[in-house]
Amino acid sequence: MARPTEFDRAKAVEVAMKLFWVRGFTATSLSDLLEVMGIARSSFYASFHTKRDLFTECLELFGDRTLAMIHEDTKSLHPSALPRAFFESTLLDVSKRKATQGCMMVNTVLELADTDPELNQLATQKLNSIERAFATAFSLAQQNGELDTTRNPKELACLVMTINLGLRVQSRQKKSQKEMKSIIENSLSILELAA
Amino acid sequence: MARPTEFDRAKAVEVAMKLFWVRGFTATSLSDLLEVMGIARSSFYASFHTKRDLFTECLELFGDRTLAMIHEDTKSLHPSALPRAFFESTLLDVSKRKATQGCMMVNTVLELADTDPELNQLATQKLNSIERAFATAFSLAQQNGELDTTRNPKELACLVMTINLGLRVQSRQKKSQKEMKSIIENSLSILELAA
DNA sequence: GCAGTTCTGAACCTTTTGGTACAGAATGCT
DNA sequence: AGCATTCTGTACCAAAAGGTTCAGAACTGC
Repeated sequence: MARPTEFDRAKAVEVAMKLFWVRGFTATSLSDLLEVMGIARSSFYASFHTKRDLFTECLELFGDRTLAMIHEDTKSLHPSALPRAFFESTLLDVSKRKATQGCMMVNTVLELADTDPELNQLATQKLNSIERAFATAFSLAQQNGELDTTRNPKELACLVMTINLGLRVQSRQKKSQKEMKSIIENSLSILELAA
Repeated sequence: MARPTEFDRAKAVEVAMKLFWVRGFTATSLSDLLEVMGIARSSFYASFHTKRDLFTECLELFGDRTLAMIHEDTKSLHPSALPRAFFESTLLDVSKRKATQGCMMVNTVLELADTDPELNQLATQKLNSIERAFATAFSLAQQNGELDTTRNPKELACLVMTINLGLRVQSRQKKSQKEMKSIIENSLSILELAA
């Protein structure tokens, strides 16, 4: 029909996500985005409409990808090993750069809590689905007798999430990998999920 | 000698802090500040130099005030009751507005982690002094036999801080006071400091 | 009341922001 | 090859950002 788009849309969203992830929404200017995405201003506008729309897309991508990771782990791991797997794969078994970027949803909640309720809510929803994924896994495990039933699944998932959020904040401070490892170990120990 | 400053400097810093606290650094414009502080542009410049300098001052104030609160509690409370007192007094026994603003240090770390390392470090330092205050209290209590010694004071304080950071993130989401209360209760329970 | 000092308000400046308009180049289909 | 279509780069825009300047008002001490 007509001339096709020259740039790879998926790749462009990918690099945009990385930039939003590390710098946040406001501190990432349109010019910054255009540079890393390697596209012109008008192409950006045609494909992504506004900076905020692109951010939303990136946030969805990040959230869905994280959730998919957990669902994947659910298939192969014992539910009690899920938190450990999640913490280690996102905070330890990654480049130093990635390890200090925190979680894009958490970053968003903290940056935009009172200035953009809509984006805050989107980030919160994504975090809630992650919490639900943990709860579901714990619940099934308790039904199969694979997990002790002293604490109910929802509460347990909520605790895991509280600690997870704490870890994401710490990852954006200058904590070394060694410190992070120790914090994770202690956290799993009080959750009685250290196994 | 000469004409005195018309506005109350302390009061001005106070309202500025409240605004920075809820909106963050970037989202708070100079005009916003001037309006709530009730002063003119040039007076601002004369008294506070730059927006960033004022932010630093507010952050110091917030941090010192939080630390003072904990030191105060240390005098009258059993060390094992410190975390509960801190969580409740800052997250439950306050107006809804204050309860959903999180902690200014945490907000700062998340907003400016990679765009202003200096402010990130300042916020981190303040958080570290709070963690140290907990550690010191726990350590003394263990020496007096008032706290069981299965976990060392520093690790315990670090766990309290991890959960604290998690709670501050949750407070910036739309969690109700009821939810927060439940999360706090469960957190204290796994810390074995529920007493 | 006068002198010296210091604060205040308004006007102004530069830079950067996100977003738009449009001419022309590049493509696919007939 | 020619045509309709759609992408791209340049130039442009208004608004808002943080910061600066300076004339004049207001106060203190004598």
